[in-house]
Amino acid sequence: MGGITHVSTEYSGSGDPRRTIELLWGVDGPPRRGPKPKLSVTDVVRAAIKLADADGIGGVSMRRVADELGVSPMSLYTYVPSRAELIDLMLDHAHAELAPVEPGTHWRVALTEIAEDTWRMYHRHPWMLQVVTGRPTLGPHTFAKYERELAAIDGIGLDDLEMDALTTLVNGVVQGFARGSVEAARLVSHSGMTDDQWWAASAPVLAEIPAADPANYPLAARVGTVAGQTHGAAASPAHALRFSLARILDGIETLITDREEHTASG
Amino acid sequence: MGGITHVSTEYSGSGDPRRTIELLWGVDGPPRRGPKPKLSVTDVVRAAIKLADADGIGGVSMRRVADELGVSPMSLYTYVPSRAELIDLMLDHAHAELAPVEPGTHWRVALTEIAEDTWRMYHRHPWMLQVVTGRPTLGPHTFAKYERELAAIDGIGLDDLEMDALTTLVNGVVQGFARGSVEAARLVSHSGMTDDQWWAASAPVLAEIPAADPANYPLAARVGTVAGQTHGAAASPAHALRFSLARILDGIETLITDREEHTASG
DNA sequence: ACATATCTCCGTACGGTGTACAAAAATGTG
DNA sequence: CACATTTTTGTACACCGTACGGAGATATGT
Repeated sequence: MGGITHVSTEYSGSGDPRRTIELLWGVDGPPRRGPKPKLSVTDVVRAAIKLADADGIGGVSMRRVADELGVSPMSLYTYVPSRAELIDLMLDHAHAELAPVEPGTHWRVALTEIAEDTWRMYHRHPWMLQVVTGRPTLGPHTFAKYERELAAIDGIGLDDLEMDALTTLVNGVVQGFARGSVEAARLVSHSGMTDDQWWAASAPVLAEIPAADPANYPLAARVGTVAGQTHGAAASPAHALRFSLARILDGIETLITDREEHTASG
Repeated sequence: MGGITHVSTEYSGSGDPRRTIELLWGVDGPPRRGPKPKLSVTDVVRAAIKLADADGIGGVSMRRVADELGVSPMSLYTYVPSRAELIDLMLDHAHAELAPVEPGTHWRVALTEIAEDTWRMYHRHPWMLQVVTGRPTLGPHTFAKYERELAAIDGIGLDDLEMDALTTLVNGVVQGFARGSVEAARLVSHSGMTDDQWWAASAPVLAEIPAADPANYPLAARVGTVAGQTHGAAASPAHALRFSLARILDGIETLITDREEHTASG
């Protein structure tokens, strides 16, 4: 409800492509003059991730990261051009945690494994869901992730564009459900109200409002009640993801087999 | 790259369920004493949406909304408990724009229409994609949207839980692709760099980095190039959405028909 | 050895945010 | 007309990202 229910996003400034890419790939132009840096870029990124894991992306302020490292806020800017670039680095860094897939795994299994691995990553680092990347991060681990996803579905009968679309779709779906799951957990800990309690508090209020009569929303009332009860169970979003993924993979299978039949007969 | 590439999210405070629901449904307990309000809640919501349409959710600060209305910032707090609740109200208000579906429409067509209508809504109000709602907004138009989605797939052979899962899936996918589409547009206008230009600036830098050798990411290099060229085309995310939606609906169809065969034979 | 160029680090400052608090002004009721 | 109630507002606080400029450390050129 209201405030605690949502999270809003804010824009961030721009940055130099060259510098960001170099940071992502760890290219340190060897500086000769000047004092030796107390820290490394990785130190900064790790401290930021630690804060983000604990308090969300909003907990990552330059001042707090600096505090964490025992350094003044402004000195961070020698390692990182701005907070925005820092977040890019955090993202790529976190993607390093994703595990490779056993080669030769059937594509359905492989894609499901990847989805669940990603799902777990988002639960370890919920702040990743609070960041919307416009253009892809051109970092090594983000590349590796993409490569793995494509490898999982290579040669199953999709063209390049469809392969890209499928990875986008799966990633989007995982992200969507993970957001739901993570957000639910956050709300519980943040508001001290479980879903049940929240609903118990809201339902009577709603019942007092004539326009909100269930008769006006018959399906929503019926399905929402059933779904609401299930959502209370902790395992629900994971189950919903599995269901959704299974449908998607079925749909892909249909596409592939239809196409095979078509080319066989034509 | 870096900064301009992404958008981060921030948490917001909590709120009283009762008050928020009353605001959503327009229940104004008639106040007797005191000066007459200069504004209505709707005035505030409309002004906020106007700002958000123009400058994103970050453009909606209490000070700016107040300016827009010719009122002092703090006076807004008599209409709305906090910025967080205001955003809830904005969301529900915007959902009022969604059109109903002709009754009797085949479920595939209906769901596709809904998806595209929602897609257009997100393009009119990109800020809606910058807000992550944890628990559902209990407002009239959000209810209506849910009801319409369920009506579209009522009686096609899914149980209540599956119906809920399907609407969640479709909404998630539309949201995901819309985010991509909208974000791409924002980046272009915000950075003055088209995707082509951005890639043209980034590719050479990447080429200088040994570890980023395409040989290390063969599929990513091949598919990414093809996909990148297509993404340049403005219509691409819409096409990707149609592709994805078609796969999902195929998957649902598989589920339904398998089930029919099963019950017919068992 | 020494001057110098270059780098890291940091203190200060600016303009922005949401909103708590309390006073002031306006309106209806007794 | 007094009083209760409500709206409106000004001020203030703690926080944010980061521009700017100075101070100190270090390796290079001579």
